[in-house]
Amino acid sequence: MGISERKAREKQEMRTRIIEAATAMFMSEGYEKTSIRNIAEKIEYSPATLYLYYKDKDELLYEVQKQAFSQLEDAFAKEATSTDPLTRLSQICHCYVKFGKAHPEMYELMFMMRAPMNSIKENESWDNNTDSFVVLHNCLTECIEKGLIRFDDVMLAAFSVWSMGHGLVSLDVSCRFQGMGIDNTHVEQMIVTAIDHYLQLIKT
Amino acid sequence: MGISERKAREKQEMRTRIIEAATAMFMSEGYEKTSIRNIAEKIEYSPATLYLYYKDKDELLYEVQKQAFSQLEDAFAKEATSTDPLTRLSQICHCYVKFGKAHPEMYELMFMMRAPMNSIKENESWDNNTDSFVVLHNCLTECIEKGLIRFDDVMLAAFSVWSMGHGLVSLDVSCRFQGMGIDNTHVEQMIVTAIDHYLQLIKT
DNA sequence: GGATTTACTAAACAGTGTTCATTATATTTG
DNA sequence: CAAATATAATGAACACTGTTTAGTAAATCC
Repeated sequence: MGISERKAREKQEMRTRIIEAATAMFMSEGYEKTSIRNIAEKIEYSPATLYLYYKDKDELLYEVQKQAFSQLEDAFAKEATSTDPLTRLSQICHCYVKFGKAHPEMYELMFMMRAPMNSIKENESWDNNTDSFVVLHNCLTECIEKGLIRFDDVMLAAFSVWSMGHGLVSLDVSCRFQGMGIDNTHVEQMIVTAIDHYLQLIKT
Repeated sequence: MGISERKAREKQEMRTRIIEAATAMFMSEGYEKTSIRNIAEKIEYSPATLYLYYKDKDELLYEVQKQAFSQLEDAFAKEATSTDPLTRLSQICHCYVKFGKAHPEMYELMFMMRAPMNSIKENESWDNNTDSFVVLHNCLTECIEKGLIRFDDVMLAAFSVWSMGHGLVSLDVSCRFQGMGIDNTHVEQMIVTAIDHYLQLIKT
């Protein structure tokens, strides 16, 4: 029965068409300007149609978030390639910062906003971030195995490194470094310096 | 002319009545449920009246944020009292984490949400956080002067410590630690452990 | 070809932030 | 004190928002 397969394919095409439009609007116009009606208008469908493919806006945001994480993974795969775990750790961190700087709206959706997390069903856990977290986790496992960093527990190390990176990026994204006595154009450099300093600190 | 003074006082009373209602609703009902209409209803005034005292919602949020920072300062003043700068640094960090855990909605408004930052006028900078940041800055200045931590630059140290603390708290507030392979009830303990571990790392 | 399932949408609902003409109150002036 | 004026507050509207539902058009099945 090829007809039901085509239907399923068309349904999937519609789903990707929606999230691609949503993602594009998110990155160009920003979160504020992105409403269900705007997305519907962009793909030339009625707003009500979107609800045949996603149960509410949170679920849609969740799917956009998923795609954003897939982009972060790609960035890791491209830029964090060193076989030396310490070098790779540095690559991961700088890649993470670069990603946040390049796509602040996406970063907000991935790590800061509460909205997309609402669509997580009961007894189900958030797994959009797992793959990219595994990249960090594996790297730190290797670092610890070889005794390169001052951590015993891999999980503690992963959470610490991630928190430091996220803290720097998110405070920048939410403009909380402004008016803190540092020149605004030098913030980016300061973030890189802070990351490098931290990586020096955790070295054995 | 006592009559204009009374007018000014009444105006100020109304302003504080508004932000107190807003703050209370923020902490009890959460951000989602807090609208201009809800706040107006709470203080038994018309929604339009709020606009005679605050030009828009962002400005109102900004004022609520200011009060939240004043509460954080109070917490610092009460809990970070040690004369030993390293001990005081630890007190500051743990106090910060405790504050975020106790008032996640407020934390979101203070450090994560973009909204209140929109009301900052051009050529004016954000100063709601300066006082509490100074507490950290002063502490770290003393630490560096006495050669207690592995930092040369006070600003770099302040941004690093703040970012680590904020990273841990904000990832928790935005539920990003969920589904990361750690028991949800142990997240709080993990955060404390990560802070303590970091403080050990930066010690000379 | 007629019945039925599927895909889509127009219209409405309840809510939001915000503005403005109008009303009620308080103050100042003649 | 009464009239004129300045101040304070609001009702109603505007342009949005996410979401639901009844109804329509098209594709599929028998």
